[in-house]
Amino acid sequence: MKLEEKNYKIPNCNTFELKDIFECGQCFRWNEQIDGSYIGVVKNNVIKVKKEGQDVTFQSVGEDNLQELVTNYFDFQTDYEKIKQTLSNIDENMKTSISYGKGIRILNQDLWETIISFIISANNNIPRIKGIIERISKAYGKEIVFENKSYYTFPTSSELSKASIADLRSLGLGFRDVRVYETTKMIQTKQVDLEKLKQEKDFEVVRNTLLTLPGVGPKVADCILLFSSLKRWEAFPIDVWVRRVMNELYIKKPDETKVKKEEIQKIAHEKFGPLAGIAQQYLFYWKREA
DNA sequence: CCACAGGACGGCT
DNA sequence: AGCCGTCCTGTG
Repeated sequence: MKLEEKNYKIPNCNTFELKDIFECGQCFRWNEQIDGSYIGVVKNNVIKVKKEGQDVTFQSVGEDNLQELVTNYFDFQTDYEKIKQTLSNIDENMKTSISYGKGIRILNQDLWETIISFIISANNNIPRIKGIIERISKAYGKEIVFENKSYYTFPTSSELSKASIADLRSLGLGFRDVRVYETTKMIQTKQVDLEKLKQEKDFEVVRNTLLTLPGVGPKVADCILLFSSLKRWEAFPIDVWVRRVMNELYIKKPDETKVKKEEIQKIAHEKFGPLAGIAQQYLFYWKREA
């Protein structure tokens, strides 16, 4: 099947910087091109994003209507100027971090893909995580050709369930092979039903359900809540970097003090309320890049 | 050779 | 309930 190429353009796009969006640690399938644009795979589409002046252009091949896809995935229904305004008023740290990552947007990524991606992220670094996800997609996803190059969709749970533990190990997952294997089974058999989970309103119920999946601990669960279409901005993932930032800026104690996660969570919610997760992203990106 | 990288898990106190 | 060693792999 030959897929038609599509185009879409958004003019005067102020809160949208490619680097801020794609390098802030929320996604793994976007790669910078020589011309500064980024190419990524979203659902069954390959998308190329470019920013020229204040205009953002999208090109794609794939199943979906590009405008609808982009609007949802890049969260254009959300007013980030307003969010930045609200957070900037909290304190100087937020003001500084926001001016640093002014083009960040929290993506609405596919829930299933986000679960597997962040299980793989455990005790791992970004280049290797990206490589593993790339190899999984190539082995079990579907090919899409874009500008004479092959790209691969992230496999569905049904597609990935064809992989044995040994298959996963050979793709470089290391000790995460069993975790991905078992979580895939649980989701594919609807022991954990992701469609039902999306309907669930109660934050703790959703979080506790995610925590039943092998390989999903507190940090991974919060990443899934924040970076997937679950879209829970109150989730506040705490990794070593966020711990460092919070210790330095708000707790004002040396890092080796080992303040409890629950304590950090509490402080975050007192400070940032329901926007804690977004605040975390600005702080994290600022301190990690700087 | 060892430390470390954006954690989770199981066994031990 | 909390602490701590271990888990695969690549890089410095």
